[in-house]
Amino acid sequence: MKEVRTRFAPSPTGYMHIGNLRTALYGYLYAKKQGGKFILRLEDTDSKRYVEDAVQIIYDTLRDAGIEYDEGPDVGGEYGPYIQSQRAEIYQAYAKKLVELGGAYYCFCDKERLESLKDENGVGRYDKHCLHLSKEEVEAKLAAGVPYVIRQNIPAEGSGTYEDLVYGTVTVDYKDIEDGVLLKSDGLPTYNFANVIDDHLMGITHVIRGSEYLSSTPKYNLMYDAFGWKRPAYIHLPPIMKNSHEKLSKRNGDASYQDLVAKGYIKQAIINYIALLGWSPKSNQEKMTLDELKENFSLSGLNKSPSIFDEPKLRWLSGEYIREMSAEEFAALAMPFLQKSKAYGKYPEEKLLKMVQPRVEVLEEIPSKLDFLEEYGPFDPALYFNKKMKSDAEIAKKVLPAAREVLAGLENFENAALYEALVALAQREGMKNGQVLWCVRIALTGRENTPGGASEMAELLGKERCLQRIDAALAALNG
RNA sequence: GGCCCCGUGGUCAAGCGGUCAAGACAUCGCCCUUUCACGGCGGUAACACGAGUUCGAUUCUCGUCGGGGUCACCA
Repeated sequence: MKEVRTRFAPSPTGYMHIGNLRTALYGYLYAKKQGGKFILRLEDTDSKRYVEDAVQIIYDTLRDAGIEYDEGPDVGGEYGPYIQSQRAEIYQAYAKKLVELGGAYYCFCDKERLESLKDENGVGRYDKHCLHLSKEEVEAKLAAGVPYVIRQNIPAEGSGTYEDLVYGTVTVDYKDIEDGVLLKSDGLPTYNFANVIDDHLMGITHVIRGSEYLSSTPKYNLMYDAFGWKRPAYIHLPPIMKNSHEKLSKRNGDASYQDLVAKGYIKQAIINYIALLGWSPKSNQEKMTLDELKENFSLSGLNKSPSIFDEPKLRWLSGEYIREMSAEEFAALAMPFLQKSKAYGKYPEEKLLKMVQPRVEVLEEIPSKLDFLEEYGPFDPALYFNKKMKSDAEIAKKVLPAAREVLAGLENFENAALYEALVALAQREGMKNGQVLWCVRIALTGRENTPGGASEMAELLGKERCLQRIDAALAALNG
């Protein structure tokens, strides 16, 4: 059997959208699963839409996400060039050949005539006017330098059918397809033409793309047939939606891959999550590395209905990845975010990191989880109240002075020692552990919730700050 | 509007004629616990609707409704 070759063919018009990335991912996964090749090709035939950094963003995103292409503009390959704007002569030659084969024809109609074909709603189809030009007339106009395009000659009757690997049999009547432009007057091909020529020339066996091409695929097949080429297998993918009726798009300000990374979602989690949008593994295991995805990917798991991008689930997955990281891995990723916290530089880094690792799902949450350390100030004494701990402000008044004494006399200011000392205090006073622990933690932080208990907070703050804060808390209570 | 496609809980998503209709996220409750988080356990929650076909339909067919896509010298 022939080697599987898939391709990702983005148009460099801006950022990498989640949907595009998923298309690339599936193409990559499928090729790798089959032991084949994955190719990157740039479809930049629309000079008007070209965006400067877009090409670099495509390279960077793919690389960053771990999606490696075997052939492409910046890595080479034997089917290059992989940038369509550099293949103009190729398309022109094939366009002429298609004209000879009867699959296309020259069209000299000007904009006005084309406009006149449309009704008041701007809807109207080309009427094959130039198809009926004689060979001599065409030669004459060509020789006279009349601007032209080459149009595909769609049969007036009949229909085209193909088997999509996810959608099944798709049929479209030829009468519903227009004689589209294949070669523009600027000499560059339209997508409709370039993708067919390139996919064939580059040996693409499986075309994986968005479902927006579902109903235009029959016209591509017409070209494959006219040239006598083997049609590729088609795998159309349902869109990723923002909600039930809007597609996810950068234009609407929806998150792109780089936006998500910037927020601190773990890359593997993003890839893992988007793999799950529209595809489901045979097993119930959802958390998978890229390698595991490669191993488990199969077309039969592809879904044909649109899926909505659900950030909460991405968050969860991201959190799963964070929790399983080593302290070193986490530190490397978390540092830029930690530096944005008010607590940065004022407390031991490792302690801060250790405290936060099991409590964040997205790295950008780090500052807000730690800032409170530097925001200590007057607080509502009602915080001392906790039903389950059987604690309140009155208890605090009794606990705090004693706790201060204990802390002040403590040599070893480490979590375990602190905990032991505080619990011993509770015993001595005939109180519940929680009464002491709760009051101390509140006095130390002024917060109902903190990323650690009383002893952990005390260790982090250090003896000096602990004593200061307890004094302040006591003063407020008695004042 | 024509044509193409889609329709299982709030979301993702198994299912492929006979199931008490999986699982995950979210949500709610309980447990664990020095608060929170983590972790453990459990609950609420779905086959869009209507006709067929069939002994039997979430699964097959048709229609309705709903949604998406496409009708460019954009991809």
